[in-house]
Amino acid sequence: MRRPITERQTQVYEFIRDYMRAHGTPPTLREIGDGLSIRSSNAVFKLLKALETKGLIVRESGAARGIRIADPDEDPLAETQVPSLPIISRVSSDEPERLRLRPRGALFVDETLLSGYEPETCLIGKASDDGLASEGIWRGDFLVVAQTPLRRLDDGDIVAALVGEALLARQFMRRMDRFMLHAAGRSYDSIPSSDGDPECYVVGRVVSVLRKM
Amino acid sequence: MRRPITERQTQVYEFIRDYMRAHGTPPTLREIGDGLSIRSSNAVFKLLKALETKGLIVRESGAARGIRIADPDEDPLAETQVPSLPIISRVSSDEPERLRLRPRGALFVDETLLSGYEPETCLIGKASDDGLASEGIWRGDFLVVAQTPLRRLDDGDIVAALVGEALLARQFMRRMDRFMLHAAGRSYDSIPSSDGDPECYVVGRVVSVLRKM
DNA sequence: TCGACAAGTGAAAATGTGTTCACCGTCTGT
DNA sequence: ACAGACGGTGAACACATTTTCACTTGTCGA
Repeated sequence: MRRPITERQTQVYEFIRDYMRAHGTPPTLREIGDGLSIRSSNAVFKLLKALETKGLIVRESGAARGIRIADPDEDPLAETQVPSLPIISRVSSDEPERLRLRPRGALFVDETLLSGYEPETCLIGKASDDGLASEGIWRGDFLVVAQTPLRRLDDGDIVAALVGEALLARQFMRRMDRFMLHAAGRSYDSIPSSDGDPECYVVGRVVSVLRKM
Repeated sequence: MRRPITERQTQVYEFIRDYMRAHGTPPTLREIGDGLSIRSSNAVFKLLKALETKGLIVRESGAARGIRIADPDEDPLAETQVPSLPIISRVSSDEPERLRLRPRGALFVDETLLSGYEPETCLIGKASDDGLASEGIWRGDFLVVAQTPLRRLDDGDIVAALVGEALLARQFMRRMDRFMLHAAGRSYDSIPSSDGDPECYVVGRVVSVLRKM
């Protein structure tokens, strides 16, 4: 039913897309007019209305620079497809709820390295010791951790746990209604703990290890 | 000289960052006020001025929504070009020019992990053996390699080399006009070689290691 | 040839938004 | 006791921006 998009409308659409790419923010009507040699903001207004009717853009009525590109693939301002995981900063084991608060930074991590875990449930911490050095996890390595409730962990899983303010990679072992966190060498003691322990909070499974040489 | 950032200013800064992430566009002064329960746009104005003085944000004077986050790493609206590096497929050491041809796939790798090397010069290979297992590089690990000409390598550098059709991580050691590639354990022999050797092509420095658990 | 539509001009109206002014209260260090 | 930084209120102002109105031009198909 709807008429096809016109040449002029295409120009406006592409101008908006390019402007967003260049400036990181949508243009105003007048900026569009300047860019396309249109003196009247009304002409721009009508062109935008046409683009909106045809579903190419979305507008937030009244707001300054309230133009969005409808197609997420074309939108330069859309969130990148590569998940950005928060790097947790020093968090104490007795306040695990602060894990995602005030991250120290973030890393883009290819979805391949998440082994199917939802990016929203994953975060990154830096290993605080060499407890699993013989398993290839070194102090300072970035650990990509999929947050996992205790009951969903299996014996032998490599997990990351907050012990005090340290983040440790350990092997998880159930022991009645408690559990143990084993290190690999003899230099580190195994850590006995249980659910709710303020001294030890198991964040989840380690799904990947990233190391800068 | 400059005073440290205050708690309130931090709240404003984080509100702006989060707003940009959520809306894809910077907030107006009044939107910030609404979000932080500040009735007067002037209070917001002064907070922004403080943040600008302290270099945390940049403002385009007069423009609607003219707030930018100064640190590109924190700016949700910045062009987040996450480099996509090719994963090389089986390539023989006598045809190194085919390295970037027909990659087996690609991984998005955060620039942080490239340690300053240009993404264009980096590629990814899978380690074919455990020659540097005691150095924390395991068979099957993804090696992020910065292509480096032989003459720019230093003794002790961890490098990736094509030996036959295998990609090996080894320690580089110069030896007159030749060089040696050392493994770490006793299970693997050191590999003597020289420039132009069809049996052995040194791709470059290993700058990061990525491991799926 | 008429009507529907795209595109435009120019101006005016209505909001949105940044900026400034005067003034207040609470801290903190001197 | 006081100055200075910080955070705020409320109002006013100026300019930016969106929206509406009236009117024009050209194209195209019925």
